[in-house]
Amino acid sequence: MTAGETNGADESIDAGAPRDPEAALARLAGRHAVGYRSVGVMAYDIIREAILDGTLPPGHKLRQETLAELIGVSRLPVRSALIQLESDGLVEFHDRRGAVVKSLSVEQAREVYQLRILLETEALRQSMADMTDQRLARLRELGRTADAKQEGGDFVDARTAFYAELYDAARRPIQWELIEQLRLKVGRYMLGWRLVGDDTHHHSHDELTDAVAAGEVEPAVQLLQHHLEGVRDGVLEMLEAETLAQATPARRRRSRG
Amino acid sequence: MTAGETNGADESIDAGAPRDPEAALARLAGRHAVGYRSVGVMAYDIIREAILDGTLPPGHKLRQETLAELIGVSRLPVRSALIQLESDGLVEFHDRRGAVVKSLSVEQAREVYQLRILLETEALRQSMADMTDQRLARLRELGRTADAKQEGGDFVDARTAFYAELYDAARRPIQWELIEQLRLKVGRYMLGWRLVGDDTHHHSHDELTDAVAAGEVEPAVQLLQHHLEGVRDGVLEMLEAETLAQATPARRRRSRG
DNA sequence: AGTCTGCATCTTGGATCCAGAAATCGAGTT
DNA sequence: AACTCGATTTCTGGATCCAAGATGCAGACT
Repeated sequence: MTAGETNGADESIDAGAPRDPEAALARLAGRHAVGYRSVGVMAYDIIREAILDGTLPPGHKLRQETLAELIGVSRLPVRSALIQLESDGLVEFHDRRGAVVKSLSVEQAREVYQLRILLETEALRQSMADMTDQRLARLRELGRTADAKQEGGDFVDARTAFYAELYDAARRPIQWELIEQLRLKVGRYMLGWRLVGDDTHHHSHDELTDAVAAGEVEPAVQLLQHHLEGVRDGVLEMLEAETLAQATPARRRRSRG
Repeated sequence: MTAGETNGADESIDAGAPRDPEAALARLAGRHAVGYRSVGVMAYDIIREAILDGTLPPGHKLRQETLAELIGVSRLPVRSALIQLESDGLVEFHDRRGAVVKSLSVEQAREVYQLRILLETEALRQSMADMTDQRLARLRELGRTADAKQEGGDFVDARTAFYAELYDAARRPIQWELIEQLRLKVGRYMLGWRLVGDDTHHHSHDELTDAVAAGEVEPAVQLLQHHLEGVRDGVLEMLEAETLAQATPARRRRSRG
């Protein structure tokens, strides 16, 4: 139990990241410190959350030993976690050169939203065919929560819960799994989405719930589709800006200069 | 080479396996012996192929050490492979009790085909919008190959190549990835599919190519959908029979007559 | 005689250690 | 002074070793 401060945290690593990933990740690791059956899944959760909330930005090199030290485990569970994350499409292994946080191209993002629209509108149609008052009530509650949280770390979680209920995830586990995969790929880029989005979407969940409650399938589907397209446009905009920023040669720190 | 057959707890407990998984897997391992950059991906490929071709039937317990010995590596790459296969949905980890080959329930199979129809008909529509003569020619060739091979190990591979070309996988990598995931889940159950299927499907690929060549979108989509539904019915039938067969074997508890 | 509990054994999960490869840094040469 | 080649260093990937938990059997108790 070597919980606590890591002595090697102040080593001079070339800080190409905007913030300090090390400290933020150590904080994350602290939050996840206890209550896990195996440290492998703990490492998975920590790294995954770090990627999703932007602590580990796309392109960031994931050194196994650093991660292991920060989390407080050996390199082995970190490797397991990275393998899982590779299957999730969040990290990318370069043959013998380690893993990096996968970036999303504009084309990929566009394809993701195209697929999300296809899968989620279908899920909504199917779900509305079996709507119950109970689920509707839960949906109303979750939608209100999702609308309320327009930022913050659990912002994505609230929306996930809403859509899980909306699509009746329990009854279509595989479909929901696919949707989750897709949401995972773009979730990171929705963190600052509010900055470029306008107020149009602020009550979208509640509106959607209204349409669902009214049993109007096609209007609800249209609402959902337009919502997704709006988010897509915001994400694409941000992604293009980010791509341009990445293409711009960053300040190159020479150790001598 | 202590195979560990001393105790009564050896692999003969579940005698439900049709052939001897050990020998077949060893053969597979031999075929994959050389030409891999890392033994981890080799282990992954071997185990994956063994699951897909039925060598390791659903429900089979995957003991890490046995697999490691058969493949000829340590347990570590086997673990990596199993983790990846878990993400692929082919194996299932039971907390501290190891991994087993995941079985597919009838409901899951039904859902898979529902999703495949959704995703693949959409892929076909999109693909036909950008059809070229070159791809059409390749498609014709691949379809003929797929129709020719109605059995054997590369039976699935031939079909995969055909559909990859049909759906223009290169232009929609994520969509194709999802389709591949779904095909993976049911691929195992199509091995003996010809036994229950009739001759209706024998030229389906060529027919489909005809419709695609003619540029008739909706007829082609209908053809594809009906084909998938036909395969689905066959798989469901087989799955139900298998489920019954699995429920039947008398788990002989010590009950005195 | 049946059942419950405790012990032995087996198997997974994790940590430490070792080898191979790649990147980097430096020195030598042109 | 710049380019190239080589050696060092670092990092990944793999193997062996160790601990923890679960399973199964056997013995004792009711």
